[in-house]
Formats: sequence, C-alpha cells, structure tokens
Amino acid sequence: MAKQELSIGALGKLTGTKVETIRFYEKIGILPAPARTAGNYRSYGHDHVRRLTFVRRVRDLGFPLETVRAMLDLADQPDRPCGEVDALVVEQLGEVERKIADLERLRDELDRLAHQCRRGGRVADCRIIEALSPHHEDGRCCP
Amino acid sequence: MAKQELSIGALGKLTGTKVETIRFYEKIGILPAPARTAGNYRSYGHDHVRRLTFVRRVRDLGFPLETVRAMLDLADQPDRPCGEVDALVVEQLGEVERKIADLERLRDELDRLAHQCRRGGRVADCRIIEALSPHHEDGRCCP
DNA sequence: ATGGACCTTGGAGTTACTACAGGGTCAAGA
DNA sequence: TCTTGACCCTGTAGTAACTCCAAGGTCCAT
Ligand SMILES: [Zn+2]
Ligand SMILES: [Zn+2]
Ligand SMILES: [Zn+2]
Ligand SMILES: [Zn+2]
Repeated sequence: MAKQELSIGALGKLTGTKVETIRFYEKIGILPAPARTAGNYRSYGHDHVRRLTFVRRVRDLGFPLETVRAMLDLADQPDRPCGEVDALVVEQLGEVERKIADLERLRDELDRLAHQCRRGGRVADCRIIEALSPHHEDGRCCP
Repeated sequence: MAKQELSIGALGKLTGTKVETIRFYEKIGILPAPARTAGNYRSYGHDHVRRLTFVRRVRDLGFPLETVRAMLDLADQPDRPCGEVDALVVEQLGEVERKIADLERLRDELDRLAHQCRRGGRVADCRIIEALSPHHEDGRCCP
C-alpha cells in the first residue's frame, strides 16, 4: 500500500469505525468505492478520511443516516445557500430536546416506582408489579 | 365471540397495541396463544388484558423485551423475594439517567453548532459543515 | 347476497449496524 | 524458503422490536 494510502483497518482506527461498518457504508453509497491494490485490498486516501470523519460525527450527534446523506449531498454543492444545513441542525436540536423531556418524565416515573417497594417482601406483594398491572381483579373485562 | 371475550382488534384498542404487535408477542412467547372461535379468530379474556397491559407499560418505561420476559417470569413465582424486580427498576433508572446526561451533552453541542452559522452564506462557507469535517486541508493524511 | 370491516397466515421490510464462514494476501521470523 | 499470524476479501445471516403487505377467510348488516 503506497504512502498516503490507508488499508480499511487503518482507516477504521483513524476514524473510530469498525471495518464492517466501513464496508457497509460503501455498500449503501455513503462512501464511494475506493481504489484497490494488486491484492484486491481497498486503498483509501485523505478524501475518504474527511468524508468518513464527517459521517461519524454527524451520526454521533444522533442524526439518522438519511440525514447524513442529505448533508453530504448539500456539502457537494458548495454554491447553494447553507440555510438547509442549518435547518437540519436546528431540527435535530428540537428532537434532542424532545427526547430529553421524554426521558425526564420516564426518570420521574421510575424513581417513584423504585420508592414504592421497601425491599424484603415477596413478589406477590411487590408494589412495583402491582403498579404496572391493571387495577381491577374481578373477572369482567375493562370496557 | 362470547361476552367477556375480545377479538384481537378489541384487545389492541383496549391496550393501545397494534394487532400485528399482539401476534408478534404471541409468536415470541410473551403472550400465550389464546383460545380460538369457530371461525379461527383469536379470543382473549381478562388475563390477557392484564398481561398485555403489563407488557406495554414496562416497554413504555424503556425496558427491553428481555427484561419484560424476566419480570413476567418473576411475577409468575409469587413466593420469591421481590428484590430482583426492584433491582431491575433501579438499574433501568440508572440507564435512563445516563441517557439523559448523554443527550444533554449532545444538546449543548448542537446548540453551539446552530449558533456558529449566521444564515445567508453559501454551503462552501458554512461553519457547520466546517465544524464537522477534519481540520486539515493538505494532501497528506492524518497520522 | 353483497359490501365492508375485521380476521387469518406467512413472509418481507425497517435501522444501523455486527458477526460469522470460508477463503485470499502479506510481512516477518525460524 | 516456509510458515505463521494478522490482516483482508465476499456474501450471507442475525440483531431489536416491531410494521407492513398479499391473498384469502369470516362476520354482520343491509
Ligand atoms: Zn418489590
Ligand atoms: Zn379486564
Ligand atoms: Zn451554515
Ligand atoms: Zn488526512
């Protein structure tokens, strides 16, 4: 492998990406197919490092691959206004804030649940299980 | 369908579960196979309502199906101590708190990102894309 | 008896990877 | 030179937890 060229494993180490993931990105068109060596090994250059780093950062920020694809498309058209990119970030910010709010509600409920049961009882008396089951015990059904 | 018996659609409405999901739970053994009517329709009773309600609530609290299964097993052995159930809740609480912390870090980063770009520029100058790509532009690779 | 709402089965699709199985390549050490 | 071990190749299947579809059967009211 010529200098400035990286094997798939080296690229993976450099970007914190598993080898299988890199091949997967190639298959679905997120990364372009690289040149091959005489022995049919993939050979990556600096552009691949840049592109894959971008992909991983965007993924780490919680964006789905679909959004990664959209951003890559936009980045490839440098003359278009960048409002769309910015909008994607703002949208994702909103989604993250929504998720945080959901999880905070969840946390409160779990916290309440965790305090309902003074340990040491039997499962039959567990308040947690009681709290999670419907409240009526008779044989007739709910509606 | 006799009274006190529910069709799969009725059970779904009652518990906020899609019909396909109920069948899926049956296939993987979370719900027992119900009786059938003459016309081969599934026929559910009150026990199914209770069990499915439990499953959905536990899922809504963010537990994976594997944990649901463990809880159902425990609930079926009423004489065992309930410490294990309680421990599962506490564990999940910790996980939710970890997720919240992760998302809060994410939110801050996205927020920073969203403020980097005063809109109106071109993609080529977009600070967001710049911030997400590696910092060097020369032809030699990173290591 | 006919329409429409509901039910049946089996199988495929979703997201974003991850894990083999069964081979080929390459560099270094004995 | 041979061999060993780390690395690479392809292709397929598996993961979580559903969700959707096709092609057909059932039920009830008009
Ligand atoms: Zn308890
Ligand atoms: Zn009931
Ligand atoms: Zn911008
Ligand atoms: Zn580089």
